[in-house]
Amino acid sequence: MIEELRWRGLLADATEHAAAAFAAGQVTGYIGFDPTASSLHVGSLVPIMGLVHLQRAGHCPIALIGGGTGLIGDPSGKASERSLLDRARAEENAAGIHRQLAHFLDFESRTAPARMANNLDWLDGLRLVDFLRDIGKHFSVNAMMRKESVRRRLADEESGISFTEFSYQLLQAYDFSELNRRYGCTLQMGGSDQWGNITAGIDLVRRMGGPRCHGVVFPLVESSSGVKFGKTEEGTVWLDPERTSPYRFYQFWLNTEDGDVVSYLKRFTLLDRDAIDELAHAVAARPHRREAQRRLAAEMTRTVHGSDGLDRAERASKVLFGGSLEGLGAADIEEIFADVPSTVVARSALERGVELAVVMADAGMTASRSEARRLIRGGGVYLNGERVADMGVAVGQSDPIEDRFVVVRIGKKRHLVVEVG
RNA sequence: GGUGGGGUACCGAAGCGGCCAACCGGGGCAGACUGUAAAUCUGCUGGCAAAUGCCUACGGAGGUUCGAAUCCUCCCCCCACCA
Repeated sequence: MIEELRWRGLLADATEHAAAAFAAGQVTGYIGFDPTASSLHVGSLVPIMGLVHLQRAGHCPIALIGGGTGLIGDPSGKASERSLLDRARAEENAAGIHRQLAHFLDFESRTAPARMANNLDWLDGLRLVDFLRDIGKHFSVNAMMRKESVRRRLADEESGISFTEFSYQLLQAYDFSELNRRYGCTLQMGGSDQWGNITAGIDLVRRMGGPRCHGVVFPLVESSSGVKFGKTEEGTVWLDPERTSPYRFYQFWLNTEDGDVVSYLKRFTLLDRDAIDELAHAVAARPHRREAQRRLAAEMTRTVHGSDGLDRAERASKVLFGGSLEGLGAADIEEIFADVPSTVVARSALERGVELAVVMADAGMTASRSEARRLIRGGGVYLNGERVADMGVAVGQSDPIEDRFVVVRIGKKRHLVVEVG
């Protein structure tokens, strides 16, 4: 298990006896997920894969939804106080996250089933006096203040830290002890920024007379050009097809730069060493083919959106990036219609002519008409594959392909399909 | 509590009565080059309209002035030193 994580670049640190524990028998381990949104995004993939590898190694993964702690907010890595989440929202979000995790984890396995837990189950009815007496007494405020995440906030007079956030590490440690009590969980994993919280939990379990527990943390993902992972000009890349279409999702991975693609294959796919070595070789030998990127995009899209989603994403990509739109029929465009950002323009409006910039802005392709016009002036906009020269051009009734669709493109890869309605 | 220095667009940072929608750098987007890559070079980077036009914007609220990001008053928030 540890070795697997290591070669995949998923191991930042582990407690001393973690490796021995994996070797000794089946381990139950957990990772916490924030229910701040109803969907996970690609940034959550590292911890998800952590659970996947755990299960593949024959151990039992628990995905803990922070329904209760989500109501509070973790100060780690946050410069300022978070806004609190309301309860109903947190529940909804937890359900959405569960659905997505089911694509990765086997909740039905007889030998090593995955499990979902929600810390709202034990935090919600918690009585303050009991908590202070049973849990609080095991914590030294001196030690808590020495934690990096807390210290930074204390040193920063400007933002400071509220008591609520300060208490977060107690709650997270308490989660660990509850999971230990309920499910015999002896392992917590997480991003490397969680190290302090994880060790706090290990200490708590021990102080309360529980077994020796372990911690494993993953390195944070950064692309080699230093851009934060998982963001595009369209915003966050979500796992939910309603938020990020399978086509966009596929494109996100396909656009991975050469310098990152091998490490992404290791971290995010289950391809074995040989397969990845081969793809690494392909990147070096014939980079223009982008075999590694294609494979990465295919693997990820299939896992998250199924073979069907992958098929559609690949077809759409082929149509839109197939070169000239010349000879492309309305049938081809119709096929990809649902997966690519699209809009409808009334035929009557088209007869009078509609300014292209207006179509783009109204469809949300650009933030404003001015922005669309700027792009046109700068030569970055294409109508049915032809660069548009004049800022004021209108889309007229002669433009639609086979009288049905107009394809607008910004730059190389941002498309909009306009249907005549 | 006292004294001094600050709060400017996504971020950093100039401007200190009109030439300021605001220098410059970063980020972002687009163009060239490519492989729907990286690096590099170029352009753009408040909104509406495209006309040398209008609106919104320089912590907040007022005021002085033909005219304010720039001056004055009050308020809020930071930072430094002193207590």
